[in-house]
Amino acid sequence: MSQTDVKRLARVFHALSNPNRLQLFLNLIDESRLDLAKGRVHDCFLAQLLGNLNVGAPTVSHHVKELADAGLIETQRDGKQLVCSVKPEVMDELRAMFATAR
Amino acid sequence: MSQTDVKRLARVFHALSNPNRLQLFLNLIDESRLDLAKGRVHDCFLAQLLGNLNVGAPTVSHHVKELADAGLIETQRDGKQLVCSVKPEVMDELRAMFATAR
DNA sequence: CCATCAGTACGATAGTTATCGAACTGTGTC
DNA sequence: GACACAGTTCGATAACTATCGTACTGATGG
Repeated sequence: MSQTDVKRLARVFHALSNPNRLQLFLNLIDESRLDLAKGRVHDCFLAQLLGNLNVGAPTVSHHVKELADAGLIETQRDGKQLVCSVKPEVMDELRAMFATAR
Repeated sequence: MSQTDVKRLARVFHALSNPNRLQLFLNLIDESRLDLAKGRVHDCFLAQLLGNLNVGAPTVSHHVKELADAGLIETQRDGKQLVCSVKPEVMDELRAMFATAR
């Protein structure tokens, strides 16, 4: 694995290394699954992802950007709201990494 | 997933969030695979794991402890050397997490 | 016993980050 | 236009961390 890849992967893990940010991401995954079960594309805006997290709006905004920068999620505006979705490519990569490891 | 689990998982990801530490871990995984192929238990001491990493011994020692604290690896002394091995349980957990995610 | 070798403990430092409050931007509604 | 709403930007601060040099410990070989 190239050094650049290692650095990129480290950024991904870094994005998941904060409890609140990880919870945010897990919430998004859950929403994603839920929506898939319903057979439609998910649209979860921030207030939804926040859930029972005890942090303010600026912090959430910061965390979302961090996840996006790491390439874990994608965001796009829909009117007033921000729509978040998991990026499948990175998930595949992570799955591969842990699949091959004993 | 319980809040405690989220915090523990975050610690795991934190342990992988530093490029040098991640490289160290990847080296260990590779060694592990190599040794499995040879049909014997692996014994990779620190100097081996270090590889082409450009950090001093104290830093490596610190990183190894960090990985161990996170529950990713196990260490044990063998004479002068420190033997490191990947902990399968955490790997399973991580695999599960990314397997279910779309 | 002495030297050497693998790793550790300690203290310092420079850099990073999580979180906040306050002020701001853009979008929809009346 | 005026207001509310969802999210952002900014600046500050307290906490954390990666890395280093130096000094130490414990095991091995002569």
